[in-house]
Amino acid sequence: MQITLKDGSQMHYDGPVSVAQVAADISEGLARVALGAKVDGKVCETATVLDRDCALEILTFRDEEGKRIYRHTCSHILAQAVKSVYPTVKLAIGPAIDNGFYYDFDFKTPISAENLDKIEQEMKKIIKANYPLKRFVLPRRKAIELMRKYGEDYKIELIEDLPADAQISFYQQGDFVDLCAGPHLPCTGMIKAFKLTSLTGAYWRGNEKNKMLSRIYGTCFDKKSDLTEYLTALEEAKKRDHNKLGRELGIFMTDENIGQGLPLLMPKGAKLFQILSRWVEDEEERRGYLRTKTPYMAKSNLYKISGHWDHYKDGMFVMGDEEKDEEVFALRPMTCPFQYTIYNNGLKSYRDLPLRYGETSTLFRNESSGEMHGLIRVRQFTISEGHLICTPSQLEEEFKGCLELAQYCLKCFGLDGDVSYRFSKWDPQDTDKYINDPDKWEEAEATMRSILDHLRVPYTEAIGEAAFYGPKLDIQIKNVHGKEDTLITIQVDMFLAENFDMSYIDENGEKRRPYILHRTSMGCYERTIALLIEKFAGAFPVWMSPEQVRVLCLTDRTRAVSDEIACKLRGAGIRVEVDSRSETVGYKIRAAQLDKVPYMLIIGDKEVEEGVVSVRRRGEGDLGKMTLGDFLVKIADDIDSKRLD
RNA sequence: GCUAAUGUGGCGCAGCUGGUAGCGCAAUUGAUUCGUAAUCAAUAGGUCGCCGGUUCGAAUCCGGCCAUUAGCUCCA
Repeated sequence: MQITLKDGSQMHYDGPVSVAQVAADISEGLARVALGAKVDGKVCETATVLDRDCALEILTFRDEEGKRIYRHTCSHILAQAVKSVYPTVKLAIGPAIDNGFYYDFDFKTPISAENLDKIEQEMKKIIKANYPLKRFVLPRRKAIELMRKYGEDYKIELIEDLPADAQISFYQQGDFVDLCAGPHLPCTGMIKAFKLTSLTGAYWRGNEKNKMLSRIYGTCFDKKSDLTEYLTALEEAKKRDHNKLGRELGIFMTDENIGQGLPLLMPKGAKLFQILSRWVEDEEERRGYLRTKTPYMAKSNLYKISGHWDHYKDGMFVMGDEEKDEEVFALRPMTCPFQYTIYNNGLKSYRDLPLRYGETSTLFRNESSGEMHGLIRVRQFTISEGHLICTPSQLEEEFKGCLELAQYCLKCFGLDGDVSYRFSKWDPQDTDKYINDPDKWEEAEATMRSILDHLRVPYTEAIGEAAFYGPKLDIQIKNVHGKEDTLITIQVDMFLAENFDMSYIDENGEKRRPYILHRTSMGCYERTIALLIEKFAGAFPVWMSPEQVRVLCLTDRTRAVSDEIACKLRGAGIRVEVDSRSETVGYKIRAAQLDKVPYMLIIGDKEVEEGVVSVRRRGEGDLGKMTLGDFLVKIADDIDSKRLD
């Protein structure tokens, strides 16, 4: 029998051999860190016996799959510990996830986070006992019987969903047995360092109509130092949290009398908003967009035509009561129907297309109370919205244009390396959420897929993430806590043109339905600002800094010159403030540094005498003296290059 | 909306088992006119998230609401 290793080398055995044995034959060191293996691409455990020619890759904690095996076993240890501390608990599921694992429990009486310590102590005992994990398989009927004996109702439900002839695997460690597909570590003693991180609620099977269970999150590593490092990194990340930093830096605030999800942009935040909107509006104009400015609300009729009334009414702020025969209005949750109405004003020719409408558009969505988060998820927000109306043959080129614009924005923000692409498709099972026309969906998704493949977009696919009217390319980004949100979206809409009876006249004088793309260029201002705060820890690149230069006036004698310098800089389009408080230089430098101002100009008697400015750059320190003219060249260069600090 | 937790001046925190609120930073004022990350002093600022209950007495105990956080569900 021949075993081919990852590096291409081969090993020969006369009879069956376990993965663990092969690892030991390769090296003693590898045998110690082997967590599992990939045999012909399939993940299995170290106990797996190889009995024919195969390709073998030994998995350690350095491999993503290795980590998952390790963490999955840790979740079983958690379950065993919880079961031992709370014998009446019922087990649900407990997978490994990015950065750790969780397990869902149904406690007879819900426990509080203080009890995690107690559970950790019990887990330590289980690890110390070093129980071997033994796998066994039962036919479906016997499996159900076993779980009934243990009173594990959720496990029975899981088994009942498996095919009738399925062989169902279990893992036993000590006297604890859990339904599980595996693979697992050979014994519990291999877990070197773990920590339970939080206790939260989670619906059984992710459905809000089901019972809410208690979910315990944890993480584990094969080295204590790595766990400490991970936990420290989490603490560090919290310092960049826009929700904390954004408030500290005076970018935004909230007020309970104004309401949840309604942040107030303070002068610095409003300036940042203005800088971004002016910039992206100009960029869109260069790319052939026409601006619209449409109402923030409309009669319910409009949303009935668009389909939002049927699919999105709960998410809208509605005014007036239809039952009482009142005129009903709703704040707009998106801009599409408004721009379509503009399109429909006047007959359009194929010569008019593509039409690209852009609007810096404020939207209102009545998010559930538990959803709001800083600037990332809010009830009123403004997006760089646009709709492109084109002929079928123009669709790909227009899609490409949208993608290029989005990528240009990301590059200028320095976020291009931090995003991932998601092809969001409908869920044919969920007929409530989507316009139920499978043929059209198939057409739309096939068109989109072919465009994405042509453009070589490295996407992942997600079922049930589409808009109700069409598939999307979502550009996803993770915040400082690792939570992912959509930053930018490009959507193909195959339905609303029909609803609004939109058309154009083609070359042959025939009436045709146009294709529509919905898209954002730099996304939603609030969310983008949040991500930028986290990306730069508040130290924005010079081109987007609300305050680019602070003039530090050293004494009252240099005040007039300081003001004059500020005035000249403002004349050159630089955003500048003067600090002429009666404080020491050190104090003012510290203040400017904490405010993350990129450039400081220090003006004392010497500078006035020599007719120069002393420049200090954030992150670089003292740059010495130069003329104001030289400084202007330097900062202009910094701004033009969109240099990222 | 659901589960768990939290809510004390702009921010970060003290305030034990109920006896009527303090500290640091920031702010303001005065003095200081200073050379590359904190000058000194004084002053002001709080219906202890809001409403109700228990009590002779509530920041502290109980209930409801509001807001915040983690997660679930939903979503740009």
